[in-house]
Amino acid sequence: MATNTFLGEFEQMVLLAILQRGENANALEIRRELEASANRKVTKGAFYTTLDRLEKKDYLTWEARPAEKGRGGLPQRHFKVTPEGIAELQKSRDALIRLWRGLDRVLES
Amino acid sequence: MATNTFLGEFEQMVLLAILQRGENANALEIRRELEASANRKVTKGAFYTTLDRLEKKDYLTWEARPAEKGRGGLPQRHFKVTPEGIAELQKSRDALIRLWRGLDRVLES
DNA sequence: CCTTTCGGTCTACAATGTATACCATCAGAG
DNA sequence: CTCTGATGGTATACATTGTAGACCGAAAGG
Repeated sequence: MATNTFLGEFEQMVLLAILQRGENANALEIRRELEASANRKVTKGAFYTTLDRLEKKDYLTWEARPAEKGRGGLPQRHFKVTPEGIAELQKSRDALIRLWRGLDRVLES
Repeated sequence: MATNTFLGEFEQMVLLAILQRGENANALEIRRELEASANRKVTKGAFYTTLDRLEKKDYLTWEARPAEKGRGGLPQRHFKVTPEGIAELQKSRDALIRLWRGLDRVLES
């Protein structure tokens, strides 16, 4: 795989949303986080496709959790970002922080 | 064309690099900024293609400047981010800042 | 001349982003 | 029991972005 691969912007947001939800990172919560923080409508297709691709690149993993909730008896997927995923997030973040430097006047408000 | 369009991650970096270079935002300088800040190799094809697309979306404009430099007598393109471009950058930045919130321990190192 | 550098264009293809149509399971209404 | 509405997913297809590489002309420098 290309050593020089970068996270797409949506991929990045999905990973961050998973981190934000931590122990509660199931599909529903992650979507809510995205819609709230990124102010962005997320369809199921877009969402699960991206999740699958991130898994294939080893940036996330998941495990099935028996639904403790009275609601549906269905197990839920609980997502986690891998160390590789974290490393990618750091790379993107570092680059952006450097590029934003000094532009506060322009980019704020 | 989606009404809900977002800046790609490379597009975003190109716009930021233009802002960083300000009055010196010609092709060479912008590429240097990208390679330095994003630590990323940028081929001409990738670079100009992205520039063209950003122009088509009205996120940047440019004007030809007679080369005042003794170097080549060639005019240079001087790039500028439009207000629309700035607005997009702000949107992305706001979303990321919200998504990074509280994750410093994880994302710093 | 010849070579290198700057500054670009064109073409093609890979990777990401996104919507829509389906599907199965379970809970509750009737 | 049957119908219906979540919940949670999958499959498919297509649009948008990301990226490389070949090719081009002008001019500087040896």
